[in-house]
Amino acid sequence: MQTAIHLLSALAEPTRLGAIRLLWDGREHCLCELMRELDATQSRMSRHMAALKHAGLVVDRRDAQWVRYRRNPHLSDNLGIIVDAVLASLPDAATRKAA
Amino acid sequence: MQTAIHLLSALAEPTRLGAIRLLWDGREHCLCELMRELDATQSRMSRHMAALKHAGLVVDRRDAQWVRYRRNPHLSDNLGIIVDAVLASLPDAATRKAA
DNA sequence: CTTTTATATATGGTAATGCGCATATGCGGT
DNA sequence: ACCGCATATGCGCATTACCATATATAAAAG
Repeated sequence: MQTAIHLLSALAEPTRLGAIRLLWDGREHCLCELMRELDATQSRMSRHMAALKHAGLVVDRRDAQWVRYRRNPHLSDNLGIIVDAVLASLPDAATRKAA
Repeated sequence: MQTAIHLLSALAEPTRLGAIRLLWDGREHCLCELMRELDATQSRMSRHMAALKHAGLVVDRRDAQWVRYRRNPHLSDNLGIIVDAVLASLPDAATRKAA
């Protein structure tokens, strides 16, 4: 129960949900890229990513100056299904790039 | 996006999630029953149910002194799938009655 | 060793959330 | 009309969440 609550709280914030959407392409993204895409300030983005990491949704890796975030490959199936369902519910406009 | 966030916030609270779990049996439950099952005070339970109603997850109906709550039958498929996935992730202990 | 770029964190302010308590309201029974 | 049960709501408080600003850390480059 506690686990599900933590996951839901982590997802229930626009910037964090946006980050999950971007990271769910399976690739790595550095903080600076997420900042740009989601139009977030540096400290905001950093804190939100720390929250997602703490919730076990993502993992990070130092690469020179950058910190690369990616989907946690060991995320349990139960929880992965929730994330997928949430992302599937988002309007396409959220998925398409501003372009 | 806004819709998903509202749903997630509504679910991200133990008493509310517990109520959803109980109501997802498809039947009606009065507030007093939910209070008892979830060990919540009257005002707490009432407010949480108001939140779930506002989020569109449940509907209510006056029946004499009681207010009967039930799953919103017009909940969109996208959102219903999320709720189902969340409930499926809960440990069995949460689903089984205290007996 | 200083500068630049990327990221994290400390600080302090504001707003949102959840709660208990008290009170109000709705409804049936007497 | 009054009482009692079920539910809703006003109020104040405590906790938490989110934010911007400023500063600290880390790594690469010159």
